[in-house]
Amino acid sequence: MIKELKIPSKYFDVKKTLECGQVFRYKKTNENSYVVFSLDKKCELYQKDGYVTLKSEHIDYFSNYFDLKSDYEKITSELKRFCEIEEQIRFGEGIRILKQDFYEATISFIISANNNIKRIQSIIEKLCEQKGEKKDGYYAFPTAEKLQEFSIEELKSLGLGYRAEYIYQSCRDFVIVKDYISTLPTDSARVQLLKLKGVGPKVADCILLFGLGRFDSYPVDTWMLKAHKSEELNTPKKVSEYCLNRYGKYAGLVQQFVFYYQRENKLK
DNA sequence: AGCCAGGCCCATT
DNA sequence: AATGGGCATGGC
Repeated sequence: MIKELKIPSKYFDVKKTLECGQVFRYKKTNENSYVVFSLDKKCELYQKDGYVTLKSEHIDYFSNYFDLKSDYEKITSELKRFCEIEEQIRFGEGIRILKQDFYEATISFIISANNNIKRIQSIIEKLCEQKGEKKDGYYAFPTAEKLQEFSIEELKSLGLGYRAEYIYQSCRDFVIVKDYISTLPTDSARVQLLKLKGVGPKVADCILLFGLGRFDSYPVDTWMLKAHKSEELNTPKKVSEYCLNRYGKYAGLVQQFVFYYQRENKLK
């Protein structure tokens, strides 16, 4: 049964939330409409006149996915004291950090490394079409078991390039450590994620933030480095550590505001 | 056409 | 711990 939820859009801007680079499985169906897929589930979103309508057969799942219980008005107001990111916060207001599936996020962000968003989306779509369960009008994300059926050559033929071997290995290793990692504090979880092939510092931070909801992580890619770069902050590691310390428990959200502002305005 | 993309692996120091 | 070369593919 399809259920419906109506949410004020001031702190849930659908376009920003989906197009800010944190998620790859969505489609724009109309000017104000999107479809979002997560694992084997889907939902529809429609934003108009100050409200978002969320429709799905799995309304509880997507209510959690969009983190609707978190108070972004309160969080945003607390962040206002950092005046150096005032512009970024205003520009990105309405972005929510998605609570994506841990496994799907891990695979997706391994694919994302040194890649562009269009290609990332198309590769993930091919994975779904070839090994995902057929649903009504779409394909599910392949289960870990199904993903393991791909040979390295088959993965390469999807356009994965040198990442094919990372996916091949990590979709095997991940299932073993998944439950263990998810219970660990962020720092320890990060150490474990870094052991996976194709997972470096930046990808690990994306997995922690978008796949485990850990706001105490601060992914730094080429855009983020440009945004923060200075005499002292001249490496991703230094930027990340500085911002984690400064923005504390909401660092991950700050990171998304900064990233969105930087990329949307193409600030080189 | 050539640079770049939500970087990582691996050897070397 | 830190640095640097090499790297598949395709979007723009």
